[in-house]
This record gives sequence, structure tokens and C-alpha cells, in this order.
Amino acid sequence: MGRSPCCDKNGVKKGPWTAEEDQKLIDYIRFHGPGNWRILPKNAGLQRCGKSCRLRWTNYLRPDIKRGRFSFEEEETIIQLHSVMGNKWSAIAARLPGRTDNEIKNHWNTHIRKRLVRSGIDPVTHSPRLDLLDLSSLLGVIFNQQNFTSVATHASSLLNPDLLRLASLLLPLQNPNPTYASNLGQNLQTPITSSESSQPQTESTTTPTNNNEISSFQPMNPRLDDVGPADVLPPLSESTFDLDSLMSTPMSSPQQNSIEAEEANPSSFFDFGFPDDFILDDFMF
DNA sequence: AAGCCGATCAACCGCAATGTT
DNA sequence: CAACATTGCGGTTGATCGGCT
Repeated sequence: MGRSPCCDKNGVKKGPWTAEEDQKLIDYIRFHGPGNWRILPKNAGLQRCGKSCRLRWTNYLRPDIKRGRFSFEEEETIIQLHSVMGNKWSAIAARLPGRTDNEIKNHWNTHIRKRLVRSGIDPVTHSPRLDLLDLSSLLGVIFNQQNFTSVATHASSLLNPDLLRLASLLLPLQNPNPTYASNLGQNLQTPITSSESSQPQTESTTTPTNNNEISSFQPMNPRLDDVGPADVLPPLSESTFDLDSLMSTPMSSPQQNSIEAEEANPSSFFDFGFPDDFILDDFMF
């Protein structure tokens, strides 16, 4: 596995590690402990750079590494943590004893990410994807509702905030009644900006402002009834609304839309519940 | 049997963060 | 405080494997 030795510049070997090299590294670290990776290869008699030694040790040779397939529970944990932290693989790995950041990252990219996409979940935002939702039926419901707030509240639990913005954009075009539009402006609000929605989620966008202790985790699509009146829906324009980011992906077949049949395991992708004693601070480094 | 191709994952690279002088 | 060194992290690459035709 891995790359073949592609160069031997300055006597520094690259590529896959041999069993002999592994043993040298293990023996050295057993005796001296890890640390000062720069001088380690020289002292250990390895023709590797310190960086390569550190990577080999932390990702493969460390005795506390758990190898083998990820359990269902581990995958669920990764999904939940990723929805909070984004691509902070080291932080996620710190919550999964025996797993390395590299291993988790690989597993995410090769398994979990694809699973989410197949299930109609955007692996970046952890929200249902616009191109996999029946927007016309959603708008149909909205247009026929007198009580717009209730509709928005129900829809918001499932929808990407960008989708709601799109709805607010389309609404005035189809219904001249300005009441709907103003209600949209007041109710369909979200702290996630359109530009943020296309970026990996980071702590800064998910950390509660005043209370770091949360009893129920809210995924990327926050409920509208939690939004305060001060949060004004940003004006929707082509410059701020990244429709392409929602529409450009190829997995848009309605046949692939349903979350149900795809997975043998009834993974609770929409259910990001955390225990009451969950403390977000523990995840922030 | 042979070739193709997608999946997997160890390892590399570049950069940012942190520590030291 | 600046400059340099070291460490850590995330993205990406590419060799290998296994299934399919």
C-alpha cells in the first residue's frame, strides 16, 4: 500500500515502511519515548525524515491504536462530531479512543461521506440537499397556507436554510400578496449565511454565543422558532445565494432521493441528539 | 486469463500553529 | 518582539486490492 519509494534525496527515504524500519522506530521510541522527531531518525538509525517517523508512529505503530472496521456506533459518533466540528479530524479522533485522525479522515471520505450523499444528506452541512428535495411540493404547501409561520416551522426542521431562502425568493414571483413575503422575512431566518453554508462548518459558527452547554444539539438547519427577531434574513441576491453549490452535484435523481431504502442500517442521520450533559466546550481545543 | 476500474488507505505535501532563541 | 525551528493538521496522491467484464 501507499506510495512507492519515489526518490532518495539527501539519503532520506520515502515510500512504504519496511518491517525493519518499523522495528527500529518501535525500539527507539520504547527506549527513549517519542519526541524531537527531527533528531529521532538519525539516532534511531533510520534514513527517514522526522516527519515521516512521526506519521508512521502516530498513525500506525502506536500500541494503543485500534485497527479493523469501524463499528456502527463509531460511525454514528463520527457523523455527530463532524456535524459539530467539521473537518477537525484530530479533534474527532480525540473522542474515539484508538482511532487516528488519518484513519477517521480516510473512513469519512471513503465510506461515511458517500453514505450520506446517497441518503440525500449534504456531508458538509449535514442538511438535506436541495437537489434531492421536492421543492415544488414544498412551495405548493406554502402557497396554500394561511398560517405561514406554522408551515415554516415544520419545514425548517428538515430544510437547508438556503432552500428556505430560495423559497422566499420565489414566493413573491408567484403570489402578489406581500404579506407572505414579509412573513418570510420575519420567520424564515437563520444564523447561517449563504456563504457559510458552502463551507465546512467550524467551531466559530456552531458555538453558542453565551451558553456553551447544550442539552440538545441542533444540526446545521436550525429550527426557525429558535431564531430571535434580531436575526434579519439577509437580502437574497445572486451574489449571496450560492445556488450552484446546491444544484451542481450529480446525485439529483429522484430515485436516489429516498433516505429509507438505501441503508441497511437505519442510521439516524436526522437525529443528532446529544445527552443532556453534553458539553460543547469539551470539543473545543 | 487478462484487462479494466473503482475502492481503499498508507504516506506525502504544504501550510498553520506553537514553541524556542 | 522578530526570526527561526518544530510540531500538528488537513488535503491529496498513488500503489495495491478485488470485483467485474
